[in-house]
Amino acid sequence: MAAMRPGERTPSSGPQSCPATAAGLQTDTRQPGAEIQETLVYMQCCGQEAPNMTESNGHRNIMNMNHQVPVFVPQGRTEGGWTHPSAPQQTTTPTMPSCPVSAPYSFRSPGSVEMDEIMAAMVLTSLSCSPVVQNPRQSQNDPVPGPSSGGGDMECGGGELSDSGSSGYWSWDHGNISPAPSLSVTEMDSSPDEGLHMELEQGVGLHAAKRSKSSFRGAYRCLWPSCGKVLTSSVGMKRHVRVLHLGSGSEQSHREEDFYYTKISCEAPPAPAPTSSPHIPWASCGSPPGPGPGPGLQIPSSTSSSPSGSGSSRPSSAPGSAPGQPSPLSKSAPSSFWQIQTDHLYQVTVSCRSPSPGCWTPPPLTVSNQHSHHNSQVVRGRCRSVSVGEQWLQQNSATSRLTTVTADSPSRSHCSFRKGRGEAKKCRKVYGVERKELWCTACRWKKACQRFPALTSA
DNA sequence: TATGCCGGGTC
DNA sequence: GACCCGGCATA
Repeated sequence: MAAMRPGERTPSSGPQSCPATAAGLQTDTRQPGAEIQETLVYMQCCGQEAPNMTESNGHRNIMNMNHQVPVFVPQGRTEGGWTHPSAPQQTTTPTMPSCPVSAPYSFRSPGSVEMDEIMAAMVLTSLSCSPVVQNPRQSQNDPVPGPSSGGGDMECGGGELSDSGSSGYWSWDHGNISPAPSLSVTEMDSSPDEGLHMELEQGVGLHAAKRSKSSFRGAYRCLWPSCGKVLTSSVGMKRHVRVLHLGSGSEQSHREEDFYYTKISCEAPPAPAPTSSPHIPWASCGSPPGPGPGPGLQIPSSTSSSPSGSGSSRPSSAPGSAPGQPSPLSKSAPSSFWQIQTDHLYQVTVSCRSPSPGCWTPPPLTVSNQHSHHNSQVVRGRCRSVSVGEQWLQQNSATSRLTTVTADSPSRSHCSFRKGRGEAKKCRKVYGVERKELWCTACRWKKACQRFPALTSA
């Protein structure tokens, strides 16, 4: 694959399908002499760009990249995702042009080809600053694979420069991930400066790319045995690992950092994670993006350090590596907090009302409503644009259901947790149509019944 | 077909 | 935000 040429890109077959690669290739009409270098470049571009472009589905790409195995990611999920069309755009970004930049080196004598390669690698590395690139390290478990071996330099060398990229621009991220804010504030400090470097190097184009990335949120989690620190900046994380765990030192350690932290990302709404995790609905989150996932997902995270939950579930990566999983971020506690709140809320609601439906009165509801509403916003993330009232209503019913449902597909279905009829006593059923005035407001409005939340007997 | 409730509209 | 309802999914 290394030898792949511009024209060679096969549409469907993944390996080479890296759009970025294609783009980069276009520009190449260089002398044969520089072939080696070019090859290198192509690979690089492929690895780097692809992920960038696919921020949303990045997890997969990243993972793959890690092993340097070009993988074709089915574009099934397009949430925030990219579609072919987008690919072209990317190509236009300065990033690609950068490839050619390395060209000059290629003119060197054959004898210095190696040098060229290295330089090219470095250049690429610097260009690859995108956080996504970092991801590769996710497979900390098997560091051996591609990265270090093939062009070890690239991987790490860029480390310092590159990763920071993400750091500086996360503000919005935090916004989405409510729990995170405090997360890496400290770390953030360090990253920004480096982020600047990146910018300079990458140029506006990348900038744009980043923007597009905006849909991607992630964080870096220290995998060191008892650490588990989470930072939004890879640079910060590296530093953290290097200083606290590896002991600031040789280059060796410099490289190893990568293996001691993993990137955890919370997909924004799209929260794909089609692969391994059923959460990210929201992702998101999303998200909290972790939102959707609420209960189910959070459990693992809530215990934070106990990787058991997410970690175990994760295929290759380390504990909590779960890409796109909100939990990591939420580790800080919020997640659990939500969980509790939600449950609590639910319980309260139930306990207060179910006992005497007849006595129940709307007013109380309103009170709890507000609370629940609050929760709902946080937990559920954004499934759809919902009126406040709806949100909490959904929350009430949804939360309970969520526990069993465990967040399904991020797709639309994710938002609609309909429980089968008869799972709960709905006002209509209890009071009958004739006594509609006894119905809870939600029922009257044809909303999810709040008085008899679906307790899914199952 | 009845029911539950989502999604969206109106006030 | 409260209220209402069309329309879909499900039993």
